[in-house]
Amino acid sequence: MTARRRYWLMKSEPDTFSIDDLERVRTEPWNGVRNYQARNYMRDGMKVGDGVLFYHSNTAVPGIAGLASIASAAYPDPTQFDAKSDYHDPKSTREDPRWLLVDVAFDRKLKRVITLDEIKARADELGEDFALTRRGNRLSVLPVTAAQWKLLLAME
DNA sequence: GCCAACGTTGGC
DNA sequence: GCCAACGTTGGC
Repeated sequence: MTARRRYWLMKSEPDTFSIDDLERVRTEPWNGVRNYQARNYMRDGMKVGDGVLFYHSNTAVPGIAGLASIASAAYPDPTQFDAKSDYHDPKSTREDPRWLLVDVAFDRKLKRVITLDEIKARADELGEDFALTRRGNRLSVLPVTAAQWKLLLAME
């Protein structure tokens, strides 16, 4: 029995790493996630080939800018062991790493950015389980249902 | 740059 | 185990 392909939304600040950066490098280790819920999604939920909505956050027009896919299983985020990295975690050990990441591969840019405003306008249809539009949401990696994926991409 | 939301830390 | 202090996220 084959597991159905799952879908995710992953946020990135375009000033740091944008969809154009991903297009250039093709595949990127998604380092720096330091939230347990987001880590658990990467560790327990993601499979190679899963679909990713690439979301630009903390920018003038936040929204979904492109499509990507999961390109690896979860493995330890090397930046947690690097004392010089902003993502260094002195409490994590190589024997028992606290933080994991997955590789994310470029698929395509959207023809246009699907803005957060537009997404909010469809909040009723997306449903209460859509974490992006839930109040106070700060999760940088979150699950998307097949129905939500379809609805969002139909807005392109 | 402001600030609300909220996860994490650490004293007790 | 509680909870105040603190730090970070991310929209605006």
